[in-house]
Amino acid sequence: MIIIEEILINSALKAIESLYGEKISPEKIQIQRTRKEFSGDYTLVVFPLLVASKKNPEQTGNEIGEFLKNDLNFISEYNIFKGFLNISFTEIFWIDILRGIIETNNFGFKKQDEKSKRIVVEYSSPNTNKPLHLGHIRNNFLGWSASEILKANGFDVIKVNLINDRGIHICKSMLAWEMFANGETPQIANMKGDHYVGNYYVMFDKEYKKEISELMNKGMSEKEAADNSELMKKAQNMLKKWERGNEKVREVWKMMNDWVYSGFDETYKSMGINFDKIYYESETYLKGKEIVMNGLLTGELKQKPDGTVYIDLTEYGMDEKVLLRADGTSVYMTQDLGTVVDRYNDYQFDETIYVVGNEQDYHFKVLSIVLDRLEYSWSNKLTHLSYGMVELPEGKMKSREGTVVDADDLIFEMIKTAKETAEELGKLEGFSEEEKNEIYRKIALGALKFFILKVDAKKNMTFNPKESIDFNGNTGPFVQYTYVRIKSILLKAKELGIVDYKEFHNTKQSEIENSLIKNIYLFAETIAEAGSKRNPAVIANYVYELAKEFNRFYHEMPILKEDDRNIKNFRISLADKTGIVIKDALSLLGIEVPERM
RNA sequence: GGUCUCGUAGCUCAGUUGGAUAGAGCAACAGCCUUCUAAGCUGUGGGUCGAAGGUUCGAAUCCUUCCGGGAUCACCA
Repeated sequence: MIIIEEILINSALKAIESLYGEKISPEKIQIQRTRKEFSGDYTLVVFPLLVASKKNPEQTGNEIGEFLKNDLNFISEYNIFKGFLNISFTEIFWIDILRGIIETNNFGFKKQDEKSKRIVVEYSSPNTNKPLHLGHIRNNFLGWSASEILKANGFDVIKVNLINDRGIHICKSMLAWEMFANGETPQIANMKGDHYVGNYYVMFDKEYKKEISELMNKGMSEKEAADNSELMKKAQNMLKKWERGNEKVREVWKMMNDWVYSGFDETYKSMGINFDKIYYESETYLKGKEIVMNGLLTGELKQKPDGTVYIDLTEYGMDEKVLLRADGTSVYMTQDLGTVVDRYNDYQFDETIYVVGNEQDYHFKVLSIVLDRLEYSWSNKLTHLSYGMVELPEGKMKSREGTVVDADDLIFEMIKTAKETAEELGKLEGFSEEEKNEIYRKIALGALKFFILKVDAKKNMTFNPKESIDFNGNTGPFVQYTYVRIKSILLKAKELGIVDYKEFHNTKQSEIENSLIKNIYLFAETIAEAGSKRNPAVIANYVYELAKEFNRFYHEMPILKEDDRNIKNFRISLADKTGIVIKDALSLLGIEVPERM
């Protein structure tokens, strides 16, 4: 596949040298796509070149334009407007571009090979004390999509999940269950395991608050009450037992975690998310302790009189960071150290990406520094794909106020809405219930994923669950619908016995057809850009633009009704390829396409 | 308070390494289905790009200050 910008830049460099006898750096040549209001395909900005030409923008543009036109046979004409040299390409050129794309398998995707760099992407990373919510949804969609985009850029990507399955928060759920459940199970309660366990976590919190306020009524301060809470003591005691390997505690722990996992599995499945490898904190935190103890021996880490192990980061403008508590138990950082070392030993990655919210920016900065100080040569291979929070119209989600949007509920609501909309439009008659449900699911998930992913990952975003999500306009279903339209045309073409539509020769296309080819051509650059920025929004915005452009074409141009056989073949091919790119682009977002909707 | 981050139409968001008259969708209004799926297309209205300076041929974009929101600075994860 030829790279248009590269050819133009090279030719422009030649032009400057031959016209003005100056060699300039390629960065001075600015090529961009011509904006819609002007005529042309690509535009050269001439301002930066005036230093070389020592002439006014008009003259310079004209001279360079003339040179380019003579140098490159695919330039049909050019015009200059206020220092912008707009260049148009011949119709044959665009036809050739399209043909090249049609003949390329997996256009836009780079192949993996032995030399591919390996990237381990960690995402999802739930705690096992409560079900997944809207925040996790953004994380999961981002992690999945970023992984797919990196694969498309030729990286060897491994998706991992780190489950935080131990700690005081799990003990709280366990304690509440032991106290109040009377041996009940999710099966008996007829509930998803993660929701079931989450209820006991909430129950603990309620009981704890009750106890605190009772103690405060007896005259204690809030802090005294917290220190004297029997419930909290019990939970802490349970954690200690867990760390010592107490069989009974471990048994309850394993049972409840298994309930949660089966719940998570269901949610992951409905989201269309999976992993190549799952790490459990309970299996890596000891490794972290070991690493910290070694650091103490080499003198990089220090110990306080009370036994606390910490690292002094004041030279980096940060504080001291504790890595082991005085009682020897580990903290979050300890655990992450263990996990990443394990992970490096498992995969020898060239990079590992943490898909984690931006509230942990500081944590990951520290993690890299600690690894560096402990002399891990790969400490600079960690990157943090930091994303913004999802807020509700009323503000932050707060579990205490019950404003958390549950992942399962949300997906269920989306599917319901998709079903209602489809029934209203009445387009799925003749399908079995099973087929219909599959279509509703694809549309619902498509709407949700597109809505979340089209927003720049690093920005905070607002999500309004009440207005649910639109299925019109800049949405997943709009793009899916465009795909379905194309499928419908191809099906009809087949019915009409048109099978050789890939055979077409040069034809005079309209502006809209050329524009569509240009958009398709941009897919390859878009994948590269999304990869280097690690940003699925780039793909989402691209595919929306492509779909919009196709709908304009679809509306303005007859396809199957075109009489001229050659033109008809060309248009069917154009539609076909657009459909393939839409499907591929959506797949990078984790969105499936229905064949009808 | 220190550090980081965001502020673009009524709402939700785009806007490339600084480039042309700042764009979409939703909502509002007006058109388009006996013709390839109207979850579509076309049009109208809607802006002091938070504010003020600066850098330059040129600033939503870079710098400074200020205003406003958020995050973080835990022996929580």
